[in-house]
Amino acid sequence: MLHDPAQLDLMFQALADPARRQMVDRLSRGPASVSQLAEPLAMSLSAVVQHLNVLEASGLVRTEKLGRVRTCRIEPQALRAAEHWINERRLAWERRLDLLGDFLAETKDET
Amino acid sequence: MLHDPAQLDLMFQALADPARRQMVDRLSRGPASVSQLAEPLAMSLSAVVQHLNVLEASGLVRTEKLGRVRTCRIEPQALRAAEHWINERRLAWERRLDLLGDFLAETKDET
DNA sequence: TCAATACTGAAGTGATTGCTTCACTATTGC
DNA sequence: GCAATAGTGAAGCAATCACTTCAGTATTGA
Repeated sequence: MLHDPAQLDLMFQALADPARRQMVDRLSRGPASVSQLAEPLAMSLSAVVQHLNVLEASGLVRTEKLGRVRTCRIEPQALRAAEHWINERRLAWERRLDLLGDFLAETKDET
Repeated sequence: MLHDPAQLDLMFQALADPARRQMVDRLSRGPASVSQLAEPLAMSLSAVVQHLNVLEASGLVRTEKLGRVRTCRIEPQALRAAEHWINERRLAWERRLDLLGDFLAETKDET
């Protein structure tokens, strides 16, 4: 479920917007209500709610409504999935470079 | 330079598209020409070149033209920067949870 | 009970994206 | 030299995006 390519798509798309990354950044320091999330952003509350819905659909953020206040928090598992995708590709490349290095060193020895 | 928020923006935006992620995935297994990159993708060569330009502008991919062939390769440093941004936020959240856990454990002892 | 608070939802708008096609240039193998 | 190869660039187009405003609904504190 976490490595579902469609979910990964939603996550990277969610992270692509600077306002949404700022919201994730804020939430990494602790839960927040929609208004608290909106406070540092120069846009309407409606716009913030729309961003929040994108984040929630991506799985990066979970929200819970108590009374009239919606409290938002980060879902670290989802962050980990995005992190993992990048990490795998970077490691694949670096392993390739290491193997190539070894190969070049060996063939150098043989000449 | 690598933690320049504008560059980070370009990187996450570049990773938001599935075709571009597929290209990064292909390049993680080794360098490729534009045509090789295009081969598994169901779109025109022109479209692939446009995606490639986005990837290059973001710093995730570096290209080099020799004769009529443009060879593309991954820039692991840029991947690391995106990875790092996510990792920092996730760790901040997890540290917070740990501290909260400690606090709750302590106050429980005191009652 | 009534006003303030905290959102929610729909409609509209202008900008950006992800393609397409077509015409073009530069390089290379024969 | 000339055809095939490899890529480039511009124009156009439909869909999606990131907002806006405005009108609405619960919830809550005094």
